[in-house]
Amino acid sequence: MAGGRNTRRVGIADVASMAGVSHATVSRVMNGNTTVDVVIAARVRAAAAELKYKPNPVGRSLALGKTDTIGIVVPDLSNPTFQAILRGLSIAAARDGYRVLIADSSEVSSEEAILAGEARRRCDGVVLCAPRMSDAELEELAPTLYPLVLINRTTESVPTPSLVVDYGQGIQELAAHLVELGHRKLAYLTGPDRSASNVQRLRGLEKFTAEYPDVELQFIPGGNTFDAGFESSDAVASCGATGILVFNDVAAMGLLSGLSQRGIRVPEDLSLTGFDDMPFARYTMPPLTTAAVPITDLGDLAWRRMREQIQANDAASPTNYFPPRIELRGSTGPVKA
Amino acid sequence: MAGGRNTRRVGIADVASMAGVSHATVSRVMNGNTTVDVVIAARVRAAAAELKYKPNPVGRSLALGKTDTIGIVVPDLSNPTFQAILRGLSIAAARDGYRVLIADSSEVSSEEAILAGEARRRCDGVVLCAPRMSDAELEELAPTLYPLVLINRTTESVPTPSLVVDYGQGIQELAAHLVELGHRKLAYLTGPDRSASNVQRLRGLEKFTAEYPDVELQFIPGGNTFDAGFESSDAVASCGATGILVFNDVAAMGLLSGLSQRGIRVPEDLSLTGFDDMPFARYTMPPLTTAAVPITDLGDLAWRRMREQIQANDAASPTNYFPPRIELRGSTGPVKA
DNA sequence: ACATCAAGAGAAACCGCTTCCCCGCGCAAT
DNA sequence: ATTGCGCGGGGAAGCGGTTTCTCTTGATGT
Repeated sequence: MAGGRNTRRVGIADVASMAGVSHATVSRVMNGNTTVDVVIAARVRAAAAELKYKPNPVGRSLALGKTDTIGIVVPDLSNPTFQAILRGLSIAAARDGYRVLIADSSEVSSEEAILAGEARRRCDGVVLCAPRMSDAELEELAPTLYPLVLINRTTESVPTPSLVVDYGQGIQELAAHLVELGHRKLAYLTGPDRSASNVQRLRGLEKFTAEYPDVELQFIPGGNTFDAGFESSDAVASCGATGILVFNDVAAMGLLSGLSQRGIRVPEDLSLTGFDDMPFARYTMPPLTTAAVPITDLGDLAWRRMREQIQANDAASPTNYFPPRIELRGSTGPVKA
Repeated sequence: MAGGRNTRRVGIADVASMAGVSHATVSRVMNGNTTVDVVIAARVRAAAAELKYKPNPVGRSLALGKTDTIGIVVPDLSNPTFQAILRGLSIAAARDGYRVLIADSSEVSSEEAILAGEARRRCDGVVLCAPRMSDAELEELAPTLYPLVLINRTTESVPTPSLVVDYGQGIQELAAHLVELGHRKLAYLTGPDRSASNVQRLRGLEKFTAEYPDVELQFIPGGNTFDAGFESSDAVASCGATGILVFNDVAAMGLLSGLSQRGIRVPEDLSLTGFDDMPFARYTMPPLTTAAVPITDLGDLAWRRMREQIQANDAASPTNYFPPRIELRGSTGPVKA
């Protein structure tokens, strides 16, 4: 009653009968098929406009075998990294008339495969962020997901486009920056043990120590939260290092706060680097030297790789490594004389 | 070739022929219809398992007239508020087996109606965040979207469940808090002119001045960005007010930074409040007194309202007002003697 | 032993759209 | 005038399921 809620949606048949043509012709007109007489086409369009007819996407999808939708599986939507990827992906896909269906696995890795499969069945392709999934499971899953783009993962046996941020490279450059400033005693405030990106940073630091054998590097257990950084400030203050590489910006901000409470000045007494270049990294006091990961671009490129596969049916694009861009700011400075 | 990419997806017909039954029977089994002989059902299930058959959701959707998907239209995915709503919505919907399709209107209000309409056609319902859309357009659009939940908007003529954050109430409480601390000269650093939530704050402040006629309140043009807050610091410093209500946390952080550069101490010289309680509000120096909006809950409730409509076909749930919760922190203090 | 009935499974219609196939018609060529 | 051809549009067959309808079959009651 209120607003005509019960009036059945208008379908192609309604337009057809109003325009006095077959529904096949309506379909042709709606799809811009030029083999329709212009006067009839105009009549159909008029009828469609009058009835406010819009083709039912589900019917179209079934007939065409495509949904114009891609899925993205993320482990945690509250993580800014995935938010940015989602955003880049969504905007890029929208430009080409595609929509994005989201699936949040809530960090439950056993859900990831199921969600990805479900998403794939509803969508024309899947972007998969599954940091916790085992390599074996990923290898097995990948072929069934075919139009697939991986984020921060790669597959051995199956050629799948993959976008990985080179965390190792980033942390190496940050460490090298500290060395340039004269620091010879460094410390790395680690991230979560099980985090793949923490492992990559550790590998990068291995390379770093190989390159700079005279630089001392110690490891201090940390975390990926503000509080973890804050609580590490004692350990950091007493470790003797003058240059601190922190797992990420959030923890670095916590550490910054803890150090300032202890009267330790940054960068006069201690130099500090973060990682991620989150929006507020430039607004801390002092502003955080960090490694910027162009994650929105990453979402954008994820779509481009997806589109290549959907359009060309060609999966042969290689892994893209994203080198972070070092942002030099106020939290690092020359070592104290 | 690699991985059997060209093998057509297995359909209900494949299972049917493998199990030696009609596809109708397969459908019955897949949907748990009990009118199927147990031994046949077992045979069908075995065949389905062996072929790894999963019903095609598009076919199901067409037949059932439902997609088990809801859409959400947001003006800007990079806004933490909408990210939180999206997250709450997505998780709540997932618990009931529903997925979420996102549509980012990129702040283009003319897109909002189109995106909402498109989303509605693909989904069983739409959650609409359209702060910029005109009331008239919203009233016209709402009935066509029927299972619809509005965020921070209401409709007059159409009864539509609506979740609105009571920004006016929040800013009133913050202002009252400043008055309690002895402040008699307040200033409101405004948000974007066209923003509906800014207007609501202004209305709240009107009520406030009516209640506290002896308190002076002036308005300073601001914005919703860090830089806008930063650049307002001169105007704020010279305005004579001792208590500053800032449009939101981001701008407040910018202002905080600008004031500190000018040697103005918070809260000793000036008290400052934000709005939103974003994750870092508690970590600024000093920590920001602000109004917390339970936005993830809001996403959760949005789903509940949506489910009510989908299940019961009942739209009669009223508008829910969310009163913000005031977080007293270090950025506000007694007025200087 | 025959009629009645319920259970179970297949045939077919349907959801809304796209597209292939084919036919009728008008025009040009012979 | 007849044939050939191309164009435009209608009919119908899918796409992959669900569900109604109908028919078969075996069991039950008398």
